[in-house]
Amino acid sequence: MATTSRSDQTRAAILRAARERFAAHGYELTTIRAVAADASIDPSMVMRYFGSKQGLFDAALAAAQDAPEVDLYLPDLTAVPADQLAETLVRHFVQRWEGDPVDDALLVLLRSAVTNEQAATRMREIFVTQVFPALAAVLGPERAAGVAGLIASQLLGLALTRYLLRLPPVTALDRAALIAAYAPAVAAVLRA
Amino acid sequence: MATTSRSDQTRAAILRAARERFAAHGYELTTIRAVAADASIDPSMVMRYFGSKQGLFDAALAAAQDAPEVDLYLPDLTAVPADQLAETLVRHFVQRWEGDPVDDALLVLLRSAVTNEQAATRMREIFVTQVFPALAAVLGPERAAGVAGLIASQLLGLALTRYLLRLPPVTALDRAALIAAYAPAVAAVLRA
DNA sequence: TTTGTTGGCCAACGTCTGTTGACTTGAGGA
DNA sequence: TCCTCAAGTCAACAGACGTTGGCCAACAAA
Repeated sequence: MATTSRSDQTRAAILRAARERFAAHGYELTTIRAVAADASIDPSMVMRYFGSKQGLFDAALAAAQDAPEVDLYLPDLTAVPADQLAETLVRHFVQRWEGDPVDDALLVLLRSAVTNEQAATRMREIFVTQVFPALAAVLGPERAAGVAGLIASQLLGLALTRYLLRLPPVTALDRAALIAAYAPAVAAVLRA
Repeated sequence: MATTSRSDQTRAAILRAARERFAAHGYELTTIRAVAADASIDPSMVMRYFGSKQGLFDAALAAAQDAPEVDLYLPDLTAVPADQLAETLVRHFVQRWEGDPVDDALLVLLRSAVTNEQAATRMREIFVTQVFPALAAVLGPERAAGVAGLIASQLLGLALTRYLLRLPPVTALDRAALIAAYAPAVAAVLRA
């Protein structure tokens, strides 16, 4: 536990501003100048701390991932009864997006992955190293292989329409209704 | 049917180049200079023809929508038996993305809507004026109101993971397998 | 008190962006 | 044949971008 030196504080301020900007506008529309202004610092300091814009983006993503890795994107599913698997998945996913504090790592990543190939690559990595293994642990690797991608499609589709595009009929549902309505669809894929 | 004058030809060349660029890279990363180069024309001509970059984007979207409006985003569903509704929806959607010629209007729109608020607004308009009515015609307005948003989540999630993020397990499925695996999930939402 | 290091600011670079206006070309009607 | 007007080129603008390097102030070690 190092004492938070002065540089650590501004470093953290830059990171916080960067996460907000990247989450709200994506990689390309986020400028180092704007991040620096949010952090009340000179743009050149951002370069000193993070090397480049891409370095800042990487750091902003990594900063949200310093929690224990296990239940990062999916919780431990082996303890969940099979008939509650789908609902658990949807609930966990929605809580990640709407929890307190809201975890903006996925928002950062998704908003940028659509137009930035590096971010898309990182998203694929997360799928392979985290989402797929969690499902494989409970479904077995061969069933998970056929199913995990379609689960991801459904959950990311939810995120896309509810948090990025903000389609009115999707944002209108409260959390409980959303989970109740969407879980059967996820369950249908799990049965395949 | 006016004779295709010289200006119509270059106008069409610009539009074609613009659609490809917008579809591949989204609004912000597409530059007028690059579009002009693809069309072998001076950048200033793009401005003469379309007024501004936003005007070019609007025209690129509208150009893909001059087909008869009825089955633009969804076909006529009233003739489809209830038990084939889900599969029809998924098949139609996948064919729109992978047909010959591939219809890049949705790709243009989706890639940009994630970071560009004007594109997102247009996407919401399309949902309200085209996707929702098609479902309401067969489900009735009150059931469609609760269901259409979740259908959109599922189908757009498919497009997101298969065509934009290119998640390997989703791109690996061939068209028939994809439709067969995903239709039950859509059916589950329709039953709600 | 001097010295070295750290955190920070300022000014500028080269490049790219959307956009504008003036100039040139070429074909078709009078 | 000349004239006109549309189609197209060229050069430049003002601003924003990522990035760089030099300079300054404060503070701790010597």
